[in-house]
Amino acid sequence: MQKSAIIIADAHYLTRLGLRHILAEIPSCELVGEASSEHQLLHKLHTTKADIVVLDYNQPGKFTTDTVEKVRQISPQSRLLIISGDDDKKTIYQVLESGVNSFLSKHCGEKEIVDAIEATTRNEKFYCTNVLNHLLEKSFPKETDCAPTPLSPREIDIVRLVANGLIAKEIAGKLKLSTHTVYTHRKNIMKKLKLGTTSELVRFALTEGLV
Amino acid sequence: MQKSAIIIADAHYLTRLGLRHILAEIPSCELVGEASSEHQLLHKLHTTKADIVVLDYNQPGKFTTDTVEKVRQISPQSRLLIISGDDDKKTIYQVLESGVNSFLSKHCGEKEIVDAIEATTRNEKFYCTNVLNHLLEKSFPKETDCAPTPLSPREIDIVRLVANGLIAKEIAGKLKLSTHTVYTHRKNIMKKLKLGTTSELVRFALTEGLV
DNA sequence: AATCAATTTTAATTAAATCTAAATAAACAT
DNA sequence: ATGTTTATTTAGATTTAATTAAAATTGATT
Repeated sequence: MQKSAIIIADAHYLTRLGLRHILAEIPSCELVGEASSEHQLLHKLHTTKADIVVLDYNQPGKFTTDTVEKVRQISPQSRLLIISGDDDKKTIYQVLESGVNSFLSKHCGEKEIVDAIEATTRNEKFYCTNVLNHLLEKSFPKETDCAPTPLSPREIDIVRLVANGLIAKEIAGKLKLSTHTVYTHRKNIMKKLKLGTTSELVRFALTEGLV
Repeated sequence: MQKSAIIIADAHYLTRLGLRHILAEIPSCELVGEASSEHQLLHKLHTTKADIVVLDYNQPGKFTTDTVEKVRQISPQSRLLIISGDDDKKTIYQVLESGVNSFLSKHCGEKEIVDAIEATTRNEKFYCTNVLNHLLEKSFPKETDCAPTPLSPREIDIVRLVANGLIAKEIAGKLKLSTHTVYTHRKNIMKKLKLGTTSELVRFALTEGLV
């Protein structure tokens, strides 16, 4: 079995040292280079084939947010495993959107790091717990459980149809009601939700996941 | 060190057998029970303390989408590792939103399964590659770069304001235009985008990221 | 039996949207 | 340089949608 060639790109010597020892314990991996700056890394990639680049993210002056893109251009076959010192939302979303294979924060323990490297060698994705928590928060923002919607079932029907682009007359036709009924429902809905316009109603429906 | 007590809840005997053998290889884990239906599982949870429940998801007649909630009520300290046979978007989003610890699909290989179990014992989260791909798609939808919008700058102004809940008269005031001008823009926008109602316009603005 | 919330309707009114038509200015091509 | 297109702006007459206020009906709850 072919070993995976790995390049470590991290601005901190201590971090590189730590990674070096972890990699030494993984039989399927072989460290083929180290770099402490973007310039060094890009140069190394021109001379050495890498299956995985373990990349420090956004060390000012060393690695920037563009490094990911540059690596991809020079060495499209290399998978990227990001280890980020920052674990704020903004950084995490940036990294995730850049489409890297795996993503750890520097707070991860050895087990997660090893798992991440091994998953990446198998061309799988691996995100550490911390990253997953942020990702979930973005995908499934906490609902304000206390009062989901004060709307009645019928009113929810109306909201749905309005948000789907139907006007009152069409809704009346579909639901076999008078258009007046529809308008009354709308009025009550607007009052309950303290909304002023149809647009706000549509936005409510969309953000509330009613459509 | 205390071993993690694990209950396997899966409708398929073969799956349980497979899991049993994987668990036997993990020193930090101890299988303390099996269940092939929700009823059996809930009963088992009343008599046996479980650190982790490995749960098959949505086997009709055996486990339902409510099972997660019921497990949580009976045994709040148990972590949940879902292994789902379905890996369609809808199922995945449902499961993720239910806030489980870890999530595999039945297509995962042994390594991912072992990693997931070990991560879960450490109270970390683990989602398999397949699940991550869907999650990313939801969080960072691909932009349709090809034809961003055929709208003129002024028209985009109008769309924005409409989507923000302003009616034509207010927009006219804000932009120091005649309301007629606003209506004309709206009409042209509707024509360009082939939309029929205000609601559809708002949805366009929201999905296009104009607001 | 009384009350409340949800659902439904009417009639009269008001506000918003549409249609038709057209003027102006800037950008573009022949 | 002139004609053409596109974006922007406006007006008047018309149509349509939305709002308001008042009330009847149903079903559930107390």
